[in-house]
Amino acid sequence: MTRSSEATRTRILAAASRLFYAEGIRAVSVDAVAEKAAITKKTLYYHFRSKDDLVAAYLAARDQPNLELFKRWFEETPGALPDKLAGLFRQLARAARHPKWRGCGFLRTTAELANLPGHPAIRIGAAHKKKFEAWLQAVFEAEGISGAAELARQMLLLLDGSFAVVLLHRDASYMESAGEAARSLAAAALTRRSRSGPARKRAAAHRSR
Amino acid sequence: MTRSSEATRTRILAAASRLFYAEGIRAVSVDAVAEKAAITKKTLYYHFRSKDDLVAAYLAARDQPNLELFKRWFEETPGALPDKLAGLFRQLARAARHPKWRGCGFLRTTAELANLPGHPAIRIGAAHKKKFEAWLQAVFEAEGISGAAELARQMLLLLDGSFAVVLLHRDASYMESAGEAARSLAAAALTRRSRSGPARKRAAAHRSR
DNA sequence: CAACGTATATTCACTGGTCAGTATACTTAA
DNA sequence: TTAAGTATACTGACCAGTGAATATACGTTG
Repeated sequence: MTRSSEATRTRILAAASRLFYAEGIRAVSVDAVAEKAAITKKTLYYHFRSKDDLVAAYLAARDQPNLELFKRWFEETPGALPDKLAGLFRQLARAARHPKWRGCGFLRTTAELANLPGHPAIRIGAAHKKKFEAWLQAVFEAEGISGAAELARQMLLLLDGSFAVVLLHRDASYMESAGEAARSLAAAALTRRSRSGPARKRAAAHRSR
Repeated sequence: MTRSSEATRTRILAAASRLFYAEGIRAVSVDAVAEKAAITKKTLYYHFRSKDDLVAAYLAARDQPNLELFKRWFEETPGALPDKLAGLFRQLARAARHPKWRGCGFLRTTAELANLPGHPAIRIGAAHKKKFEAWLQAVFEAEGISGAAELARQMLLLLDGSFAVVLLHRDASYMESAGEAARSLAAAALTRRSRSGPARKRAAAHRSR
C-alpha cells in the first residue's frame, strides 16, 4: 500500500453512507460522494468498480452494526420476552425522533431500486433482514414457543412496518404501537406454550440486567 | 379545448402512473412519460407545471381507487371481523404474486423522496394512509372495540410492513403471516370487549355475503 | 547501498449522454 | 380572430464513467 489505501476506502464509504442514507441512492451523484470524501472521482473509481458497487458496499457496511444494535436494545431491556420486544421498539422510537433519522436504509434502497430485482444491494438488504428474522426465531425457540418461525415473521412485519409508517408520517409514536402489538403477539404465544407446548423453561425468571 | 385537452391529460397521467409505479420516480424521465403517452414533452408541460406536479397527480389519482379496493376486499370476505381482516391480507397476497406488482406506490414514493419532507407527493401519501387508518378505526368502533384507534394503527403497521417485506423478499407469503397477526390482534381486542367493554353488538352475526 | 522497476494510489480534464425545463412558432376549433 | 393546444428544437446543468499522466512506496538487483 502506498499511502493510505484502506483509510481512503473507509473515508469514501463513510461519505457514501451518510449521503445515500440522507438523500437516497439516485439523488446522490458519484461526484457528490467524491467531494464529501475529499478525493477525486477517479480515485473513487479506483476503489469501487461502479456506483452500484458502492451502493452495495454502503449496505454491506451497515449489516453487522445494525444487527448488533437491535440485539443490544433487546437484551438490555429488563423483563420477560414481551417486555424485551416492546423495549426494542421503544429504543427504535427514540432513535426515530432524531432529526437526521430517515427510516431503514435497507428498505429505502430496496424501494428505490425495485425496478432492478437482481441488484446486489437488494440481495444484501434481503440477507440482512433474514439474519434478523433468524435471530428472533432462535430467541423464540429458546423460550419454547412452538410457532417461533411464524412469530419471528410477524415481528419483522411490525418492525419494517414501523419504519415505513414513521417515515411517512414523521410520527415515532407508531413505533410504540408496533411495540405493543409485538408484546401482545408474544404474550399470546407464550400462553399457548405454557398450556400445551413443551414448556422447556419457566417464563418468569427471564431478565438480563 | 381544441382537440382533446382532457383526454390528453388523462393519457399523460396513465403513462406516468404505469412508469412511475414500475420504475420509480427518479428513474423515469419526463421524456419517457411523454413518449409513452405519444405526445411531446412540451404538451406535457402544458398540462402539468413540473415533474413534481406530475408525481403528485400520479399519487392523487391512485388515492380513491386504492382505498375502495381495500375496502371491497375487506367487505367481500365472509365471517367475523378477524376473518375479514385476514381476508384483506389474503387478497393482498394474491395481488402481490402478479409479476408486475412492485409494492405500494405511496410508500415507495415516500421512501424515494425522503430527503424532501415537504414534497406534495409525500403529503398525498400520508393523507392516503391516514384515510385508510380512519376507515379501519370506524369499523372497529362499530364493533364496539375499545382500543379502536390503537388497533387501527397496528393494522396499518402490519399492512405497510407486509408491503415492505414482500417487496424485499419477493415472497408474498409474508402477507398471509401479516393476516394471521391481524386476526390474532383483532380477536384479542374483541375478547376484551366482550369481557369488560360496552359490547354494543353481538360479534357472532357479522358476515357480509 | 543505491539505482531501478513495478504495483499501488491519486489527480486533472474530458466524453458521450441524459436531464428538467423553455423559446418560438404553428394549428385548429369556436 | 383569438386562445387553447401541440410541435420542433434548443439550453444549461448534471451524470456515470474514462484516458493519460503523475506520485509514492517497496522489493530487486547491480
